[in-house]
Amino acid sequence: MQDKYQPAAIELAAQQHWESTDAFRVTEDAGKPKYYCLSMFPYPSGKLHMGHVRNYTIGDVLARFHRMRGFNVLQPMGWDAFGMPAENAAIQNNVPPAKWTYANIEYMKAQLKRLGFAIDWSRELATCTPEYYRWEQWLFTRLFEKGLIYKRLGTVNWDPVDETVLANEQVIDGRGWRSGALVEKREIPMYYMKITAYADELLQALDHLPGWPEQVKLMQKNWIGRSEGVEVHFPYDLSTIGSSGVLKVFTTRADTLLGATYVAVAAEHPLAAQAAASNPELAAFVYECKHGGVAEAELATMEKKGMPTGLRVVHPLTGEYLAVWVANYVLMGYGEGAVMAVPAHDERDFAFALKYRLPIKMVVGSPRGAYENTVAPWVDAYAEQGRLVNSGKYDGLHFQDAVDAIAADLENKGLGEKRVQYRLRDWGISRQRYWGCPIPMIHCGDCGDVPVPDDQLPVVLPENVEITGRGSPLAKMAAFYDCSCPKCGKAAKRETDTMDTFVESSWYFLRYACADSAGAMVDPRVNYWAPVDQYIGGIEHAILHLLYSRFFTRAMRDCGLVQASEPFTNLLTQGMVVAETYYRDLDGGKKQWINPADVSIERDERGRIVAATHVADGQPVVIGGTEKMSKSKNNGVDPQALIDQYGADTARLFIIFASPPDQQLEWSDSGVEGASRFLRRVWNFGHAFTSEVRAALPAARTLPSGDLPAALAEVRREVHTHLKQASYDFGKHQFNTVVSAAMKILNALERAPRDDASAHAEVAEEGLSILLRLLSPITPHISHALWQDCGFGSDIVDVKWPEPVEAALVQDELELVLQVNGKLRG
RNA sequence: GCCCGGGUGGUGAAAUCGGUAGACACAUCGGACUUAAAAUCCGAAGCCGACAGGCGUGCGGGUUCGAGUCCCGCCCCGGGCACCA
Repeated sequence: MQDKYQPAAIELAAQQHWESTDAFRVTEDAGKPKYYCLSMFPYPSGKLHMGHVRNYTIGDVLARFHRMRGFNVLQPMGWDAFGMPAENAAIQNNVPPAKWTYANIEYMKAQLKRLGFAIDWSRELATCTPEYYRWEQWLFTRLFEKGLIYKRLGTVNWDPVDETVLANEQVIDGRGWRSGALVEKREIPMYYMKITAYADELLQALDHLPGWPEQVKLMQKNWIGRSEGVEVHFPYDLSTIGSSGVLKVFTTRADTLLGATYVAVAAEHPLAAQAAASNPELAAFVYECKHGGVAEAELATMEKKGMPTGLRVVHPLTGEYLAVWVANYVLMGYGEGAVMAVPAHDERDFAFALKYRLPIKMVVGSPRGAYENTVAPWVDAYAEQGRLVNSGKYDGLHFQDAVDAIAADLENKGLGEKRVQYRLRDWGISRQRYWGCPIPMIHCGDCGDVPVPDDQLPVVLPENVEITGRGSPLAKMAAFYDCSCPKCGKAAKRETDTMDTFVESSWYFLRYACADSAGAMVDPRVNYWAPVDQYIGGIEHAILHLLYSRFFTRAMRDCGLVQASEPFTNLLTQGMVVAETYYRDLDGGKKQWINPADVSIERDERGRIVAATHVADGQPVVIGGTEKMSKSKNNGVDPQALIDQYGADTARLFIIFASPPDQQLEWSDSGVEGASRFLRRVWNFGHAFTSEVRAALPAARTLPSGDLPAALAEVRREVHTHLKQASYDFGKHQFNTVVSAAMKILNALERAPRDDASAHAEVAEEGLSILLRLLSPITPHISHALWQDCGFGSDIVDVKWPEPVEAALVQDELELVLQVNGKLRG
């Protein structure tokens, strides 16, 4: 055994041991409870970042902990390998996306192995391989045939200079990131997944997910956004519109219908187009509305503008004429692309009516009589529910009665009905990009859109292409798109769009159960492992990825592929990793961001930071505040340097100790030093035990009932109290306080009096055994090495989790506190 | 703009059901050991104040014998907003 703690050597030895015993390979075992522990798979961006290390450390701690509790644990790993960064790298470095991606996978896999994660690598998958995406294409054709995938127009960001579609991320202040051109909205045909068909089920099932954070369930609930309301039909005014028809709007406030003074439609609405045809000024406004991106945050924060169309519709109850306006805040993609405006009781309509001097008619009296007329400035009370006024026969009715009465009258007239509406929209999956899964469709002049038959799958993505950043390369490759129609055999054109990369990540967790299955998307093994027992990943995925996965699991269930409806039983959303930023001001208002590794800190006598200087030139830099680690702020700390210098166990320990898993983690060099020091102390204690203490162990053990000297009994009591706390905290996923408990145990053991050598040896042996087991999910290498060296066993991975013994011996501090509290209350 | 979180010493944090705020660490200061340094060990410390004492969980109110914890109103920071992954 080494005298000094040398992590590199013991970590390599432990990893080789686990590799040679195939320790983490699992098969279906009906004799044990299964525990499927999954961390969100990484995008192979180049090298691991601190967020990955944190994510997979948390997952590994849970996986190893449950293995010690007797579970059959599956922890797989794979690669979310399609996406835009590969194309950007291709443009910048002239490397094909496939080559770049596979090189990154190779490098990052080695990094993961170096961290000692208990992963079953036999199940590894990469979404960019035909073996994976052929099943995605196969499912696509099934869902298309079931009507769960359909085609319609969708709105995208169009860069008119590069003549390419931009992601929202690529639109900066309304301009294309490369060309700088003003971005326009453009409508193109796209495929959509009918997630709204599952809206109600996805919403209801949230109530049966006790293992999910309330916060995430609430976000999903609001995202799905079920609202009960009334669809109101405003008949067209023949004299201005020139044809018969109705303008449909949806409202949750049908009680205010008598207060509607105008209607507003989106710029893309057919009525707007009709009016613009004979009105150049309006046409210019409609064109102006096309400028800018499609992101909701952009639309919601822009200045509200509108213009009258000169068209009118008829109020369905009063018969009055209402003007039709075009407004930039009405979204074509939500509801009917038209709203009724009730300025007296809606804040946005109120502002709009004041700006354009439109009539305001109050129809709800305050239940408290707080206001008589709606006058500027807006107060929130205007939108409160109350009794109707100025509404003829409906006067005096309260909200629900008014809605019921008005809906009934509309229905009698055939001009509306009660309806449920969701905020959730169908999922547009078409991308005009190269590095993604090809959509398996063929367009035939005679037969229309025809799915690629099973025997022609997969539609393989060609890997030898030139990426220019202008349009999709597939659309320029005749060899790819020229094909014949599977139905009639005539010349046809293959779809050149690829799928949203969220599609791949919506089912990878099911494929892990049977990653070697060559004949089917999933096989019956999936029903042993699914659902995932514990899913761990960033809070930034709280809505989209998790909702799409919940939808996909149900769609696959309804295709008879899997029994589970919910993919993830328990969810742990980890916080971000943040670090201090430093910069210098450059000419022209720009900032030069300086990596924390290149900055030296000055402190005052209390330890407060007073100044920072650049290591290279000793000149001062500005302290910019704590932000998420990112390339743009150059505040990322490379985990590789940390592993090289301190070893995997220290990296894992620091990350687990610095913050509870669901909160943000602040990077700190000195915190790493502290973690490293603690492991050295653990090593030294284990070393002293093997070389000196063990010799004093009595032949016949007296623990647990033996009468120890009082001070040693106290040490033992402390160890078990902290162990109890640690076990409790494990259940709550408060791993940072588990580490605190381990530190307290070591403190107690180090201070144990040694005057009674054999009694001390017994307490030390028990304490060390507990400490190593308690730490082994977090720092498996050092625990494994000491476990062997101290003669406890040959491998720690299957050793049982320690249980605190002799309840009577362990004075429960909580009980004590409650007793004291009781006295105070009494 | 909308939805969801968070805010406790110089720093990361702890406080389990409303009951001793700051456990455990980092940083700092002091000491031991050392020719010296590193490493290690011991000790001090929320803030203001010489002391007495006072003030302290983002700010302002409230409930309670008692509030970091519950309620109301603000401020600031972060995540998401459907084509970043």
